[in-house]
Amino acid sequence: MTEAVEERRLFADFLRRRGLKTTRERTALFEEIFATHHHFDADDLVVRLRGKGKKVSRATVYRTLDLLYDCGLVSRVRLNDEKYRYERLLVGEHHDHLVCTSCGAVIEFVDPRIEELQEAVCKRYGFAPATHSHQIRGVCSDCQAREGTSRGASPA
Amino acid sequence: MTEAVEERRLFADFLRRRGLKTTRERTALFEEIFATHHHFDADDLVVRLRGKGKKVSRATVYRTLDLLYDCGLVSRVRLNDEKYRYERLLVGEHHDHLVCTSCGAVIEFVDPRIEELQEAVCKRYGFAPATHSHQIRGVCSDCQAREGTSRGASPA
DNA sequence: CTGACTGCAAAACATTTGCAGCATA
DNA sequence: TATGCTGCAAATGTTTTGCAGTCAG
Repeated sequence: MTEAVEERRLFADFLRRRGLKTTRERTALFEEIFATHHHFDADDLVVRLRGKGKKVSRATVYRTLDLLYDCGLVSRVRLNDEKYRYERLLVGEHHDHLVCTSCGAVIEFVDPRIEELQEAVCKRYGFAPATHSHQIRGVCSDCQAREGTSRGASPA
Repeated sequence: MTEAVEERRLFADFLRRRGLKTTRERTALFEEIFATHHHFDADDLVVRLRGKGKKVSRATVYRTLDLLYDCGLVSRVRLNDEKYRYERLLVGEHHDHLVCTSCGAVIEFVDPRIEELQEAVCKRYGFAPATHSHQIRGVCSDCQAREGTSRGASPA
């Protein structure tokens, strides 16, 4: 088993809350997904599990990925090609920032899709990424309200 | 006609360089695409052109979009759903940076998909973006080569 | 004239869905 | 024991491709 304790509980709670069942297949898929950091597609899971003697149908894989996606445990992206790419999402992962130039407020945001596209950019240039910083400056919703709806800030 | 003068020339040159022909269909598609800023899918183009009495088959639309994509005049993205979304790309649009921590080299990159996702993030928070800065730090391909293939930099 | 282009219809592919039997709570 | 679940195979929807006729250079 992996050490993704918090995530496992999150999934269990999610299922319970929705009146869904914790089946052998769902558990196997969860464990397989949280066993690595890498991106994968639906078929990868079928193959990986089959390799371990656990049989799961493609249909179930898709259905389970939908659940994990719904409860925020995996990201689902169309990289730029044919099929969906998935990635497990740990609770409390890295985030970027929205910075308000008016009141200085900082809003944290995460967008796994942006992260992925960054990786794609790096790949395109043969660049080995170590860290990144990504800030968007503008006016937060509170300040917009305070200042009336005037001052239409236009995107960069 | 649009005022996308430079882009039109770019496309013409691209075709010439590849020994391809400037056909009625390709011209019509180019003009239609550069007539607006909006995203569209392959079918939108078929419909829009048909509405103007110009008939183009879906196959030709896909084939032409591939050409425009190859010469950098349109971006092609799977937003996060079913089909490809396209967007015209003007020459000289904004870019972000890859910064090499080893030799200090700066590589400019543009990724309209990242820009889009940024806007989506802002919308999500009711944030009015003005500017952004986005830098990825790591090791450029030259330095990687210079240092041997060791030092596996792991993404942030 | 020639080689590239187009439209059509069929093919290819990933994902979704209906259904009958199975397993979890 | 009752629902929800699974696997299968068929369906769906987008993009691609083979082919025969057409057109740009």
